[in-house]
Amino acid sequence: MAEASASQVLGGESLLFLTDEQLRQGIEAMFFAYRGFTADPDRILQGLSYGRAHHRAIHFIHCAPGTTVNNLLNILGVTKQSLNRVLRTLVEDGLVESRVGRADKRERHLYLTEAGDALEKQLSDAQRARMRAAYRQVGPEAVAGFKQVLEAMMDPEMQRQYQRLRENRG
Amino acid sequence: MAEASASQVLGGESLLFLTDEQLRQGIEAMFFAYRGFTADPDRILQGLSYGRAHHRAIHFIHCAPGTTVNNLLNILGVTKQSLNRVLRTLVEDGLVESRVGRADKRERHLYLTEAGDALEKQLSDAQRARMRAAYRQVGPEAVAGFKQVLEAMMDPEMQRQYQRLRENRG
DNA sequence: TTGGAATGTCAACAACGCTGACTTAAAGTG
DNA sequence: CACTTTAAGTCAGCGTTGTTGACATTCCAA
Repeated sequence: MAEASASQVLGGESLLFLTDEQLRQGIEAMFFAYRGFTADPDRILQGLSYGRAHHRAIHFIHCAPGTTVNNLLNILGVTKQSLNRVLRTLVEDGLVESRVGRADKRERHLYLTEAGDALEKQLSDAQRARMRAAYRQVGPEAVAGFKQVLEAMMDPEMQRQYQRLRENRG
Repeated sequence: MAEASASQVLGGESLLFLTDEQLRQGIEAMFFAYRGFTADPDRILQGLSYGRAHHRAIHFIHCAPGTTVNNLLNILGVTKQSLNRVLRTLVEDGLVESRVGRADKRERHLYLTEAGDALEKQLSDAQRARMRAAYRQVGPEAVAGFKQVLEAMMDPEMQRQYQRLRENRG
């Protein structure tokens, strides 16, 4: 049914990019690119007994200092038990500080310590370096398209999270 | 040092897209988009006692029927022990057939059975549906940029794998 | 003030990466 | 033919990171 559903021309505008084969290429591109995307941080983390989950937690705590565990849960999309394990090791190792909420004592507000900030910088520098190289190679128009497609691929809820993070900065 | 390294203008061409903040946005977009990218297949696989590893194996066996274990290893970038665990269950469950090589009897050539093809179709239909929706929403120029950036983000070796897969088809 | 909702923690389990050591079979090479 | 290399598979064990279930604490509203 969908085998060649889009290799036709509609209103003079080519829809070749909607061919099943083209879609398959996009899928594989995502797979291989994501591997590259995580490769550099993974290299740094291996040996520190940390993994991607720690990286993600550190990243978003850095972006939103003082965020609560629950808030982080929504952003990361994992169970609180899973996140808690990661947070516990980060707190034990002195990379993250967890302060009891002032208004609501049930909440814990999360902050990076100096050491946490240093690791965050190391990780994001590596990841940004790859990103920057790719961006530079393809130019601004391609980057704009890249972001448009990624945003359109997100679940609506994640799209909201993403936009909220963007608004909370420049 | 890199804090605002690219917010300047170079030769009249804006490099705003290379700002650290812009790069950070791209990183988060990749994170959220990849979640969406895998969400639909994950939903289908959960309950089948299969996971993403099975999906990936099925995908690439479908794309290159008769591929050897070693070849698949290179594409997937995992250890043979890890892949073997997945392949064994797929063969046991009758989704994948493993035939001894005709020319080189050490090799095993992998094929999807009818049941395997059916699952592959179910999984890739779901994934392509999301991809198609995103593509349609943003248009061909954005899609072209999307692919350019993804390709530039890959490790050189993965880039070669990706291009080889593309050549082996239309 | 008491019961329910929200927040976070601990324990145990499953999926899926990894390493290391080993076997089997077949191919290639002196 | 003997020797080495290669492809594949297996077993044992471990680490990260997801899951669910049970539980403690705190807040709030009936």
